[in-house]
Order: sequence, then structure tokens, then C-alpha cells
Amino acid sequence: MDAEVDRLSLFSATPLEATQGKPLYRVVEDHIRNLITTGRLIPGDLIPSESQLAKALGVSPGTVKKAITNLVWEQLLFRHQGKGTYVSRVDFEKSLFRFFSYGDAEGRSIRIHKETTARRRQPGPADICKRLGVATESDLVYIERVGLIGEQPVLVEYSWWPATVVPGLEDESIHIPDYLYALVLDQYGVPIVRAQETLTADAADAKTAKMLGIAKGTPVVVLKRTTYTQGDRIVEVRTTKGRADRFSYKTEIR
Amino acid sequence: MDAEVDRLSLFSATPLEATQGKPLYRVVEDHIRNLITTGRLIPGDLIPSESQLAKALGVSPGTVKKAITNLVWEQLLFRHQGKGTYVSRVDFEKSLFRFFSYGDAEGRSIRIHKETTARRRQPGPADICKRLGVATESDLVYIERVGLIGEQPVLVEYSWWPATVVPGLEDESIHIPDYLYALVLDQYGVPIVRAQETLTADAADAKTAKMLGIAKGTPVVVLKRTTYTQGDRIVEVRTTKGRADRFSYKTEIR
DNA sequence: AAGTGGTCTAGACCACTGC
DNA sequence: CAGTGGTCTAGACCACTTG
Repeated sequence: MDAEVDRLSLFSATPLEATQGKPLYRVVEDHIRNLITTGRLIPGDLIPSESQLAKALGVSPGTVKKAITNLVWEQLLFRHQGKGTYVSRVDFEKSLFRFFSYGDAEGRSIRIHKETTARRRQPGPADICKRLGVATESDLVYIERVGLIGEQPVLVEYSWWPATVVPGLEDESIHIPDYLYALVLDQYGVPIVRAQETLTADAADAKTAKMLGIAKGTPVVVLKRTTYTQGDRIVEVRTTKGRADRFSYKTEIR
Repeated sequence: MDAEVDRLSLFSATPLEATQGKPLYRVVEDHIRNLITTGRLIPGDLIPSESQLAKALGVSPGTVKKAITNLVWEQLLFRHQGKGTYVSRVDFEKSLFRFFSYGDAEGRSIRIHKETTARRRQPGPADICKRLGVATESDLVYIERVGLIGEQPVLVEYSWWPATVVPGLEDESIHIPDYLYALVLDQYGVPIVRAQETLTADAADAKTAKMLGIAKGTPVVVLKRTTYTQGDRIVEVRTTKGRADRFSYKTEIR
């Protein structure tokens, strides 16, 4: 009860600021979006019902519905009929990553199992520190994993975190599950809010080639990810390199 | 006037078939989508106004608006306030292709100029005929082009068309512009309605390597396109191979 | 001025979830 | 059962486009 009332107060507090030309539904939209990016609403939260919101904000239910519909389109929220509207969890099914080894001839998606091959704490290389937005030589935690389909390695992951964000993560005694972000949320209370990915192809360097069991210089797909927590703070930079022959990306143009 | 009335009759004719559980707005949506994929409405066409549609179909304006909003969201239609709602043209800006050589350090998009390096009519290879959905050994038109940025070749295009669709296109006297599809529409009245693209990386074969001025085996990005005209008929299959170092694809995950 | 889409309201009824 | 989102209606008023 308390939590619910409290959550609703997040909305009633502000009686909708300066509307300056913006449509009403946009104002409602931005207001909710704001609560999410500032972390006052976090992934998994139930937001007040449409009718409650309409009353609290003093607008018609249709306007609230339209605002929410837009946010659902953006996948920032999702609705569940009869239950309510929730803040989305980050959907790494949308990662370009999923185009690795998609469809084993029957089109079924294949599970990639991951194994940790190295982890340590060390002063970060200059380029990584820059991407993370921390001072050069800052202490970072480095995690290196291989992705396997069955026994065959198909990708390698090089991941860097500021040591201040995940202190002790380099410790061998902490088991790293396939979904690293679940661990980071559990152990350090750091929720992953969004990520950016860039894709290119390149020739395999010696180390990567060895880990993937391919010849040096063979084409690999390179996926660089920057991972964000609340307030647009970067918490991880990651480079994934995978066998190009296990990757394919499809789109439809209209 | 005549055209307008005629266009409206496309809608009034059918008084909305079997609704079997489908929401009304979905029925309206499907109806319009159908008129487009069957070619009774073509890219660029103005469709009747929302209020006209509502009357013609016997539903409320709000329902028509919702249906159209969804189709606009799908980019099948676009609205222009005060003018009306139109059928979208195919937007090859959405091609994966555009991720080649994006941003010349200043982020400006660079123009890729194309030059035709080969064109002929010949019995098609088995795999190409299969992808085109025509009989093996059918006569095809083959067009080969290089994409250049300034003087530097960055990609090669291998394009195949059924000879029945574009008879005489192999003739040297026909000038091929950068946008091949504009020519095909002008000369043969074949509108391109949609396309599918698949992206992978591979090692450059000897021919491609030579054309791109890179070493054989160097990574190239491979883009396979299947191009459709009205009624889901395949009219072209195309393979584009480009230098991996001139390609980068970006997304945002939430 | 007439017609278009864009916004906003105010309600009715339904289907689904939970207690 | 009460509460949620999902659908659908019917209208008002505005901003933009065209003749």
C-alpha cells in the first residue's frame, strides 16, 4: 500500500510543468521517461494505472493512454492486461549478439554457453579508460570469456569495468553466470539500463584466432558495446569477436 | 474527381469481411495493407481521408485513425497534415548498405558513385535461379558494378534479374544510373515494393579482392538482397561485397 | 472557406488477472 | 469480485494545406 501511494506521489507532485507548445501527451511521456532515466522508477517497477495517472495529472484517460502507448512502442514500458504497466527490463535479446549462430538449420535459436578464461584487476589501458570515461590508469576489472556452442568456441568477449563499480569481481571465488549483468545487479545493486552496440568486421588477431581455433587473419565479426546504468553512467565497455561464419543479420526494407 | 471516387470504392466495396476475433482496427489495417501488397494502391498514392474511410467502412473515425497510425508506425503509410495520407515509397536509406563508409570523420554521409563493370544476358547459375524462383537455366540479365568513394573502390555489386522482367537491359546503349531501380521503373514499369537483406562477413574471393584492390582473404562484409515487386514477386537477387574497414553498424538496446 | 490530419476529452463495454 | 488494460465510439477544437 505504502509503496503504491508513494509511487503515485511521484506523479501527482508535479502538476505538469511548462507545456510550451508541446502536446499534452508528450509532456506526460517525457515526465514518465524522466522518472525512469533518473532512476526513480527502475526496471520491473509497476507504474500507477492509467486512470490513476489521469486523475493525478489532471488529464483525460485517453491522453495518458496515448503517452503510455508511445512509451510501449519505444519498449521503455510494457503492459500486461489485467495487471498493469511495468518498466521494461533491458532486453539483450535485441543485442546484435543474437545474430551469432542463429538458427541451427531448423531455425531454433541456439544457446551459447560461456566460460571465463581470465579475470583480474589492473590499471586500465588508456583507450579503455577513455571509453569508460574514467581517469587514465584507473583500476579496472577485466573479464575475458569464450562463448561456446556445445564444445565449439564461436566468440570471445573482452569486458572492462571500473573497479569502483564492481569491487572484488576479479575474485575467483565469485561465480560468473552466463548473464553477467544479473550478477552485477545482485551483488553490487547496479542495474543495467541501456547499451549501445557497434558492429564491424575485421581480421582475427593472434590471440582471438587461437581462442576461436581459427587461422590468424580469418574474418571475425567485431561487436563493441558500451553499457549504461542510471543517469547515463557508463559501467562497462565490451568487445566481442566472433567467427564470421556463425553470424548473419537480417532486415526487411519497405 | 473520378480517381478519388474510384479510390474510395476500393474501400466501400468490401463491407469488412469475417472479423473472427480480430479487433476492428486490425481488420481495417489488414484491408489497407492488402490493397498495397496486391498493387491496387501503389507507392505515392493518396488514400481517402480518415473521415471518408470511417463512413465507407462503417466504423468510427477513431478506429480508422488507430489503424492508420499503426501502418504509419510500420512505415507503410505516411501522413501529411492538411493534405492527407499517402502510401510510402520504398526507402533504401534503410538498407544495411548505408552503413558502408558512414561518416567521413565529420559524420557527414558520403556519396558512393557506381560504375558498371560488366553486363550480359546468359543462362542463370542454378543457385541464382533458385533464389529468383525461376526455372534452372532461365535467361537472366547480369549486372556487375563497383561502388567508389572518390577514386577508391569500396564495394562490388553482383545483380541478377530474370530476362523476362527487364528485356534488353544488358544492352550497352542503356545508361545505368546510380539508382538502378529508378531505371527499372521508368523503362519497364516495374515498381520495387520491398527488399530483404542479410548481412555476414567473409573472406574476399580472388575476383572481389582484385576489384577492391585488397588482398585475397581479407575480411569483406557480404550483403545479400532479395528484391520484390508487387504481389511478392522476386525480381532481383543481389550480392554486395564491401571492404569491412569501411563498414560499421550501430544500435541502441533498451 | 473547406478539408485534412493532430490533439484531447468522456465515456461505454469487454477480456483478463488477482484475491 | 474489483481493478487493470484493450477496444470502440462520438464528438470538440486546433493547425495546416489548398483553392
